[in-house]
Amino acid sequence: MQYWLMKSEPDAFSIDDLARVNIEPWDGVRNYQARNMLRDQMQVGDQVFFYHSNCDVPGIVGIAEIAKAGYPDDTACNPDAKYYDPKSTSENPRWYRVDVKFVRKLKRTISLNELKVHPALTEMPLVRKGNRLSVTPVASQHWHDILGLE
DNA sequence: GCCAACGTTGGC
DNA sequence: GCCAACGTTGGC
Repeated sequence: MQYWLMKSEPDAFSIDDLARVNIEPWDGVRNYQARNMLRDQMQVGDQVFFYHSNCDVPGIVGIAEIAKAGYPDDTACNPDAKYYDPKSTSENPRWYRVDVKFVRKLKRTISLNELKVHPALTEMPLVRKGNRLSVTPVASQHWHDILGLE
């Protein structure tokens, strides 16, 4: 089993939204590196840190798990969809998504600032400068270190 | 294949 | 709202 971190802007889709719907298709990812992880690596049962970005206190706010492994993101084929991509077709899909299932909220937000100053977490992609990937792998040691902060 | 221009992400 | 850091696009 692997661990991941997925970013979401709480104004668009928050951990409370996930708690309400329980399972959410994680579509709209239009970055090849992230796509490759969605398509090739994520497996049912993998654990996910749910991260709030672009908000007052960016940080990890909850835990989710992969409920369905990578499958084509057909919102790319819909001309009315926000992330429409005319180069993606249902016969030859360019973009993929997974389904994410709510597990629980953390007791408190573990802020980006805390993660940055934690000596054991300096190698985390998330805290490295300029990282913009919306999906990143989390080393199992890091996963447990972070949960220890809760 | 290079690289300037442009768009996006996301912390601050 | 600003801007640094990237990724993508397209002319050449």
